[in-house]
Amino acid sequence: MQAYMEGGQLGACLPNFFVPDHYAFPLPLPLQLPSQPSKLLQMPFDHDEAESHGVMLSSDHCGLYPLPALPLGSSGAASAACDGKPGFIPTTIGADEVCTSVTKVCNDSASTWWKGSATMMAERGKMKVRRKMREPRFCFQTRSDVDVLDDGYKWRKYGQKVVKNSLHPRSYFRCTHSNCRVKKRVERLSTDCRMVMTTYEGRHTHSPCSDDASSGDHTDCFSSF
DNA sequence: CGAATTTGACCCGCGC
DNA sequence: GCGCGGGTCAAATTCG
Repeated sequence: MQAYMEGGQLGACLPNFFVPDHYAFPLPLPLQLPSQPSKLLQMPFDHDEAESHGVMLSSDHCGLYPLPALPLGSSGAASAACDGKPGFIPTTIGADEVCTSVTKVCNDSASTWWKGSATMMAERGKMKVRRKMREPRFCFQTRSDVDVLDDGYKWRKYGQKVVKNSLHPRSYFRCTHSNCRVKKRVERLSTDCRMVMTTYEGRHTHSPCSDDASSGDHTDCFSSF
């Protein structure tokens, strides 16, 4: 059920990285970790699967761990995933927290979210209109000294909020590219301030080259995300 | 001076 | 129905 990656970019960097078969490839989104330049995070991201699955990766000194795909809105599956893969849980985070996070990712896909800002501006002061959330999203955690990982895209921070049961504020970012509504949330784990949880939502409609020419080597991978 | 960030307020969903 | 919590807006502020 799991494929062990060997060779290639990821295999070379993360020899202990296991990926479920259906996440296998393409692996479109490598993330460069500023604090760990020798490591690359690959984002398993199948477009069909993404519509109904949350993906969670964890990276610490022990390696990078992807969470098996979970059925939409299935908290039970999330729990099962945690129960079934005790090894997945990093020592720096509690099992309950991980399961909660994954479940939320899945459930959010079935909830709603705000329309674009233009529409919202027009609707503001009256009744706001929402549409079904269908943006694919996934989250991963990594050990990093910096909150914002350099993934090749340019982000603008649009909010920050202290969330309950967390010692650290959660930051909200939006891709600065026009017509690209990808968002990401970044927060440090209260259980380990060195661990950063990053959640991406949506797909980029452009390549990172348009924002940052220095990451052009990953154009094809990024544009497929 | 324009772009980016900060931050308080607002809105909605959800649980009780 | 009410309160809480998460997500977003937008004015104010800071930065380059």
